[in-house]
Formats: sequence, structure tokens, C-alpha cells
Amino acid sequence: MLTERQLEIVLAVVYEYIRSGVPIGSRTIAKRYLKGCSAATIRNEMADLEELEYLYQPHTSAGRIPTPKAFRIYVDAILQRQGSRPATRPEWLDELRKRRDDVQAALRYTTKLLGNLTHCVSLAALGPAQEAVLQKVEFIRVAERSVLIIVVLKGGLIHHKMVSLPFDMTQEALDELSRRVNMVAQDKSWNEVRDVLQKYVMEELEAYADSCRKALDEMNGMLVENSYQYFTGGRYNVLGLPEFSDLSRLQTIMALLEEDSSIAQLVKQFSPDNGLSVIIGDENPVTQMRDCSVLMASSVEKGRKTILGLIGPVRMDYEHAIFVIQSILGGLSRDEET
Amino acid sequence: MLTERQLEIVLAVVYEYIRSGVPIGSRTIAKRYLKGCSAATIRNEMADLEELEYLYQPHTSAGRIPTPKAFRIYVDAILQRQGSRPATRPEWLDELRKRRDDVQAALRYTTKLLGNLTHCVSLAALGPAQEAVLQKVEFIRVAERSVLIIVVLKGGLIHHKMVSLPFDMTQEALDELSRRVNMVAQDKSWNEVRDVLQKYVMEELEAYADSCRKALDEMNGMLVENSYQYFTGGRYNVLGLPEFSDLSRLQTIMALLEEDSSIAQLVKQFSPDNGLSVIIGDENPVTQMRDCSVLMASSVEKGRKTILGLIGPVRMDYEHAIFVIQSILGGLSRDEET
DNA sequence: TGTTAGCACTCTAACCAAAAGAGTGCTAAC
DNA sequence: GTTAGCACTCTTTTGGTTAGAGTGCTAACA
Repeated sequence: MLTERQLEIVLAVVYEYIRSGVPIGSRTIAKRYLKGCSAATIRNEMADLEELEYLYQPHTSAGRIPTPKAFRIYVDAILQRQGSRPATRPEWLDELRKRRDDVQAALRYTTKLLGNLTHCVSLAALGPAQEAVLQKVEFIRVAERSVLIIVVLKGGLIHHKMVSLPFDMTQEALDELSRRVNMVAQDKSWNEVRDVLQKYVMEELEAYADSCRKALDEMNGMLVENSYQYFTGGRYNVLGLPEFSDLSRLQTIMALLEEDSSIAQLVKQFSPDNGLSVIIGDENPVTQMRDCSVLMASSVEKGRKTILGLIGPVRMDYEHAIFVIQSILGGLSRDEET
Repeated sequence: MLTERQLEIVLAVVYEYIRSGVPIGSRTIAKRYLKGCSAATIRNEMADLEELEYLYQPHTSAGRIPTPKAFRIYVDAILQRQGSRPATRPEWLDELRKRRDDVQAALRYTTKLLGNLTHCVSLAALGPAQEAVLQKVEFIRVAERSVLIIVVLKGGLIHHKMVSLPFDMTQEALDELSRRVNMVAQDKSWNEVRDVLQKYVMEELEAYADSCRKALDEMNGMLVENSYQYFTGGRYNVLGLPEFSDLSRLQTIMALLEEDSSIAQLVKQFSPDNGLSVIIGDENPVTQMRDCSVLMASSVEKGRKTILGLIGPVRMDYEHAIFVIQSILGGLSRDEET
């Protein structure tokens, strides 16, 4: 265990390092944080902390840099005293609220906002919709055996997908299918109606059984399995940072961020069901991201998960980032009306 | 005017510079391209070409680098002998064709493909839809005075937008509106029906006149004014390039590319109505992009413009890029069935 | 008159050594 | 347990030197 003073030193080094980005010397700490002690004392402690793997030196005769382990206790300390939020509501929240009605547009705007405020790459994801209430379903024949499925969810969210069916269906047959599906499904969640629908459609539309089954399968895919929607923004924010001066490494991260599948991996692994999680440096199983930290916050509303993420340097301003990400998540929510 | 030999030298310097990225010396040219002449002769010519602003030296005693003016005649020369295309159809085209049915998804895939094949940042845009044939229009009430407008175009393309109306409308009234609009508009283009619709709706739905007018206005906005859809991809491709080692400059370009509005500006300014345009370096009025070259190709099909773009270093492999962008544009088109 | 060989000249990039600066680790005293 | 002092280490900066590439110019040549 760390002594009180050791903890103080670790926190001070992290704090200072986040601001300056250069190794922190004993003098700095003694002068600014532990005024009771001299630099030499700090040096002794630092040597111990190095053995305990909270700090390390890039080389002898340099100051100390915090390890991920140190960042971890720093972040944990921040999360502890979460209560003391600044009461002032930032003005950018109002702008966000205005756009809340169109969920997709709001999330796009959110990634921009989040990125700019934190100087990190930001991402937003909208979880599966199986719990969301269906408002309207429509099947539209686009070409032979090609059908466009449109699902409108309560709240104005829209999902659509082009699918190809095993057999062609006329628009009339599709309209009939739409009518039936809507009859059963309207104002219910997909989870509630999925099985009923499967049976009901099978019975009544036997002639098109195969195609209908396929269509419902695809709907299921749209709403359940594959149905995360991703948005990213602010990629340019990390370009200037010294920790990403190694371009080839930056390139692999950027490439990752253009692949929905890798974002999906990140999101699935880390987004807590409700709340915040912080993944620091090598805590991340995605090896290409070992030099980054990731913040993920999520909330569930009307059966639908909203996830916000931040990807930045290990040396990010966690305190500010946590504040921003939580404010925005709150701002997106309809529950909270102030 | 340039002499035959001067032209040869310019083209050779450009060609060599595109491949190597370093200043080209007189010896290289003499040895590989103009075997009849000695290096000294080439040097004399080069001095003249420098005065004519086709070449410049980063410093005395360095080789020559082509100016944008030189790139321009190089590109023009390529465009001249367009006819001699390699007959082999690249295998990536087949993959693209398979995805052609869902236009949006196809364009997303296109940006990825285009970026990877050319090592440039790629963009795709889908032009306004006022000429496209309407298949179905739907108005869905999402909240009080909040309505989701969905427009499905022939071919499976979908546009949707959340709008707020001056007065609330019941879903029944909206259904009535949908019914009327569909009756008039189905299988016609927006351009054909816009004015009729405006009148017709006004007459019959007087009670909701204001809201209906607003809804139709918004539809107009969706389909005409603001209706470009943009996709970008392959941003990471330019990260490694030496010409973008100045990160702050790269950062401004990347920031531009995350703004739909600045992409819009680029697209509107440069996309030719049908065909290809190449903007080299300082030919670009967007000052932040003076270090880049931009390729834009577009085609119009069923009244709808598809635009593909490439943004890369001035020293890009134009020949390859032109081939790729044209192949892909052809591959996206439905007309061309081979 | 256009072309070429030869050579002095220029500029960059790479290398090296020396000096400055920052910060440590250790020792001895408090 | 804490601190002052000091020698030591390592990086960064600076300046100077060299090797190499490529030019421009001149004089000779076809």
C-alpha cells in the first residue's frame, strides 16, 4: 500500500504531467505540491515509487513519468469525488438540446462537440433496438427480388436496409406484409412481437413463406444483432499531439477508426450498462491502442443504449473529459428536463 | 511555347518525381529518358524551363522539382491519350457491382475502395434528387409538432428528415397528406410535381395549410437545395506521405474534410457535369488545400449526379488515380452492363 | 549554332565533439 | 526521517567539418 505522502506525490506527478507532457522532476513537486518537504525527500520517495511501478524514468537524470498504474489511481481518485460537479451548465449543452429530436443528427453533432471540447477523437453509438417501440414498418420493392425494408421507431429513429429475397414479391404482396406486420407490431417492441410475427406471417402468407421469412430475418438482424449505429468525429484533434508523432502508429489507429467492426469491438467490450468506464493505455486488449486511453459512457433510455466514447492520449485531461462526456450524455437524455 | 524536347524533359521530370518524391537531376533524365543528349544539354534546357516556371530548385545545387504548371501539362497529356485504357477489368470492380443495389452502402464502400487503391483521401457525393423518380412519401408524427418525413426514390434511395411544424397535426391528417402526395407524386420526379402539389394540397387540406406548406417546403429542401449526401474514406492514407509531414497543415485539411459544408464547396466548385476534372495544387481556390491535388469525376444517371473525388498530394499518381476513379464510376453505373 | 566534357562552386545532410542544462543518486550532517 | 551538497549521467543544442549530389559556366567540338 502507498503511504499518504506517496499517494500525494503520484497524484501530483500525474496532474503535472497531464498539463506539461514532459517528465516531472523532484524540484517541481517539492515546490508546488508538497511544500513541507525538500526535493531530496521527494527524490527518495520517487525512487521507491519507481520500484512500485507507479513512475518511471525515460533515462537516468530525467524526471519521472507516471505509468498507467499511476493514471489508474489518479482516475479512480477523480471518480471518487464525482459529487462535487461544477454547478454551472455549459452553454454548449443548450445547443445540443435543441437538436435532440433527430437522434441520428444529434449524435453526429455530439461527436463534433465532444471531439472539439476534449481534443480527442470521439465516437457515439446507438445500441440495438430490440427493446425500442416500433412505430411503422414498410417493405418497398426496388427491383426484382430486391426489397427495401424501412423501420421507424418511436422517437423518429429510422432503420433501413436493402435485402434480396429468394423469390420475387409484388408490391401488393409486400403491402399486405407491411399491413400485417404493422397490425401486430405497432406500439410494441421487436422483442415482444418477433416470435408471434414469425408464426402469424407464416400462416397467412404461405405463398411467399420463404421470402417473408427472409424479410423478417433481416429485420431481426437490423434491430438486434447488427444494429449498432456508429458515428465518429474529431479525428483531426489528435494529429497535433506529441504522443502521436509516430505517424505509422497513428495511421493504424486512424484505420481502425474507419472500420465499423473495430469500433464495434471497442464498444462491446467496454461500454458499461449505465455509467462510465475508463480504459487506460495497456489496459486495452486492442494492442494497437495501447498508447491511447479510452473513455466510454453509456445510458439506457426507452430500452435503447446510447454510448459515447473518447479516444485520446494516455495523458488526456481525464477530469475535464469525464465532465464533458457525462454532461453531454445527460443533455441527450429526454428524462432530464431542467 | 515549348519545344518538343523541353516537353519531353518536363514530362520526364514529372514522371520521375511522382515516383521518387525527390528533386530530379539532369543526369537521371539524360540516362533514362533522353539518351541522345548529355546531362549538360539537359542542364541547359532545365535552366530555360526554370525561367518558364515549369521547374524549380529548392536550392542551388539540388535537382529540379516540377511546378504545378508542369503537372498540369503532364495531366493534360494523360487525358489526351485516354483511349488506350488497359482492357483488363480489375477484380475489385466485381465486388463493387455486387453492392450496387443499395446506393448509400455502395458509396460508403466506394470511398473505402477508392482510398485504398490510390492512397488518397476519397469522397463520394450524391447529387440533388429533384430529377429522380419518387416512389413513396411518408409523414410520421414523432412528437407534438415534430414530424419525420421519409422519401423513398426509385432505386431504393431513401431520404429522411425530422422537421417541426408551426401547428400540430394528427397522424390521421398526416396520413391523408401522405396519401394525397403519393397519389400525385408517385412515379414522377419532384421537379414535375412540386408546383402542382403545392396548389393541390393547399386547396384540399386548408385546415392544416401552414403546416402542410412547411412540410412541402422541407421536402423541397431535402430533395433540391441541401440534398447532397457526402461520404468520405481513407483519411489515414495520407498520413504517411512526406508532403504532409507538416502536421498542423494536415490538421486543417482533415478538419475541413469533417465539415460537410466545406466538402460541399469543393464539390460544387469542381465537379464537371459529366466527366473528369483535375485541380492541381494552387489551382484550388480553397487556400488550405494549395498543397493538394483534387480529382473529381461525376456522372449523371436517372437525373441524379454521382460524384467521386480524390484528395491527395500534388505528387499523386494521376494516371493510376484517373484510371481507378473512372473505373469505379463506371462500375457504379447501371447503364453499363458487361 | 547547338552540343558536350570538364571543373569549380554551392548547398544539404550526416556526423562528431563539445558544452549547457536538467535532474538524479548518494553521502554526510542535522 | 529529513535535508544540503555535490559529483555524475544523460539529453539536447550548437558549431564545425566532411562527403555527396548537382549545378553553372567555360572552352572545345561537330
